[in-house]
Amino acid sequence: MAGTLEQDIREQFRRSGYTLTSQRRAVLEALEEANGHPSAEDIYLIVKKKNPRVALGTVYQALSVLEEIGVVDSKHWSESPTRYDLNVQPHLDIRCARCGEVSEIPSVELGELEKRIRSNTPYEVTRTTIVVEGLCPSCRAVG
Amino acid sequence: MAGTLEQDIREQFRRSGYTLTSQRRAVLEALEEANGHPSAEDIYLIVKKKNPRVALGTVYQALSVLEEIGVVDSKHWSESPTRYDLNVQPHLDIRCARCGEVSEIPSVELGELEKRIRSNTPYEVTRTTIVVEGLCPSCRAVG
DNA sequence: TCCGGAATAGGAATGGTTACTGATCAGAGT
DNA sequence: ACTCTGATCAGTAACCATTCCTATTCCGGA
Repeated sequence: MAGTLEQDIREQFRRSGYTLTSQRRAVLEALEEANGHPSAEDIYLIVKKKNPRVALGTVYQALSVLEEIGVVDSKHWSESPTRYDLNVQPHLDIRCARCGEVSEIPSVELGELEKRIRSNTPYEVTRTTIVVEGLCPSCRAVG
Repeated sequence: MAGTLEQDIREQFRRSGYTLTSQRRAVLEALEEANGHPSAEDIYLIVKKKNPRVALGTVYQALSVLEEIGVVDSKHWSESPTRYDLNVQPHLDIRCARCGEVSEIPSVELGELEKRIRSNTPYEVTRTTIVVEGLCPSCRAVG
């Protein structure tokens, strides 16, 4: 199972010219292990458990390479660090303004929007990110 | 003209319990003067021209109050400071990844999207921000 | 095996934003 | 107008996510 993923990713690395080092592999594994939407720091802490010598900077660099070759996606909410995600398909994520938990919003079609944006601006659109904030059910219950 | 605006804003302040101080008024005037999407620093520099004693922290605090009472809106693109806007209606802004210029994208209907989001998440949605990046016409010509 | 460029560890630096503190201000009530 | 009290402010230090820097290590190809 992970083998299939590995094949694809190896291929992406080969095509891009970047090398698939042990640190970069470890970052990918950490992204799988931290099911959810970890920050660079979260990933760093997970990677550190197996390799205590990794540097936080290396995690950032690895993430930026992984994002560049299209293997991971990132989203940034203000007031909290950037979150990373193995799901690179366009999709919506919502972050709880109280506890910080991020989760996915399913079933919202976005293709239309991107198209409408492109036809209403003279800019060459390179990226559209939708950042949703709210209160998760349990925080809503509290208060 | 500015008078009418003033009335509305005075009203918003009265209702909220915050006081309309000279610094907060100056921040509003700076937002008008900096036609576009200034950062806190941009606003600070404009305000400073008339009142050299203002502190940057005061500008941040004023902006957060103005945003809270619904008089200004803010958007955050990663890799650049938060931009502020007197246009508080939901709308799209695009930022040039090369020169940083921000401009508005007109004629894209968003009401539908917000509705679809609300009906697909158990969260109580408080904010939906769409952040678009691209290359502006002149930067596109250069590169 | 050896070489050269890419990647890494470790730590310092950066930049936007917030926090802190004593001084100042606004405006409700006299 | 005067006073009082809490809100606001100036100035500055602190914070934190992220990037930058440099010497060392690693990796893949000749």
